Amino acid sequence: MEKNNSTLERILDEGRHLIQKYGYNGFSYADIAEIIGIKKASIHYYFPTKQELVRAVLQRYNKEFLNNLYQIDQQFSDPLDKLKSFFLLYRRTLENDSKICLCSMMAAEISSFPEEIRDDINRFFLDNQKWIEKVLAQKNASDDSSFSDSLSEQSRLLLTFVQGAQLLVRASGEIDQYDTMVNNLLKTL
Amino acid sequence: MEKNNSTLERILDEGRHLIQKYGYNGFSYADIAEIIGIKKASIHYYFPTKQELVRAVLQRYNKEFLNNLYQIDQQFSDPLDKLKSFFLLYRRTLENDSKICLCSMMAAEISSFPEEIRDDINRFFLDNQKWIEKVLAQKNASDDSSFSDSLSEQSRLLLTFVQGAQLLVRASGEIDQYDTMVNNLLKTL
DNA sequence: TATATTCTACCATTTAGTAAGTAAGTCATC
DNA sequence: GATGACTTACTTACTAAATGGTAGAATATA
Repeated sequence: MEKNNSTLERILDEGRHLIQKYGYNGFSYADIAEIIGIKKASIHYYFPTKQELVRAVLQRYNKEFLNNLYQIDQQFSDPLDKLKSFFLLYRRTLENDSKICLCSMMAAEISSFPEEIRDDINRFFLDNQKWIEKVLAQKNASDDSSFSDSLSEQSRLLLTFVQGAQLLVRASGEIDQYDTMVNNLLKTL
Repeated sequence: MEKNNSTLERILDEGRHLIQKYGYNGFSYADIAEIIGIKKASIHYYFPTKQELVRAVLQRYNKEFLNNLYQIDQQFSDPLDKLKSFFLLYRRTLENDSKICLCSMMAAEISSFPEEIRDDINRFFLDNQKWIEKVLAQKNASDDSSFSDSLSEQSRLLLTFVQGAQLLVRASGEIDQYDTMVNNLLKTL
């Protein structure tokens, strides 16, 4: 998945991992430098300030995530399969050293960021919701079940669920809970 | 609600607010000192280390929250009213300077804490879930609707929802979303 | 007087960030 | 094909401020 080619890409990768694990206020340039074996100043060469770094990390993440959703669309035609893959996407983050979605973490820390970064975070959630909504529309079309809630509201509920599930699983440390909750949620659809 | 009596209580109150807004890694002793108009060293007099402080804040919060749930039980008899008050409890946190639940924030930052603090965080969620489960049991008893999901699983879904909703509302900055989502959720019960 | 509380003054370390230098590569020109 | 100008990618060495934390003096309060 991650090639860790250039120094720049390694900085972005490790920066992302550290934020997902410890948060924006919980990591330093020194942490990244030590992990990838370069000097602090080399990171400043690519990203003069910490906020510039985190913004690059964020935009890269959003792009990659959208690409993942696109891949799911390509791979599956059944809406339910798409939703399952969506939840699996979030599960993989939890599996991997018990991290959480970058934007979940940054949403919690949002008071530490300027408006441009806040906008990027919010856009991530909007894009997620829009994608879910599209899948639900596809599902409703091929289905006989119709919902009273608008698709927009229903997709927001699903997104809300997956965001909250991450926090609970992180608190308990038991990833099996995630599977159980996802299964219970899918039953209600 | 908060009397801000003694110095110790003011330290705990402001510590809590700062964590809810910026996270454990996002505030310092100097911040608290400046806000309540004392010197850093005075905080160390009460709480020698930052982790001791945050642990005291956490345990106080958990106790207060349980007390809030107890108050709800006293005030309402209808299970649905109880649930609405539960969601209102979380809403009040969002209203107040757009903070989130202390344990939501600390769950995100959980990798920064030793096991004893992690346990306290997890216990908060378990207590929440248990309370919801009790309310759902009461609701099912007085109701004709029966659910296929176990009450345990269903209560976890509700808790998951309210945790995720906080993150989304924080990202968008629009608290009305919270009300809409809660209403949509209550419709499904 | 004794005890609890708060302060001044410090410490070592870490923080984000800067300045200046260096080694290696690119590239046009003679 | 060698020379010099410029660029890229990094390092060493530093700074000022902030961090959590401590020792001991000063001040209340009982």
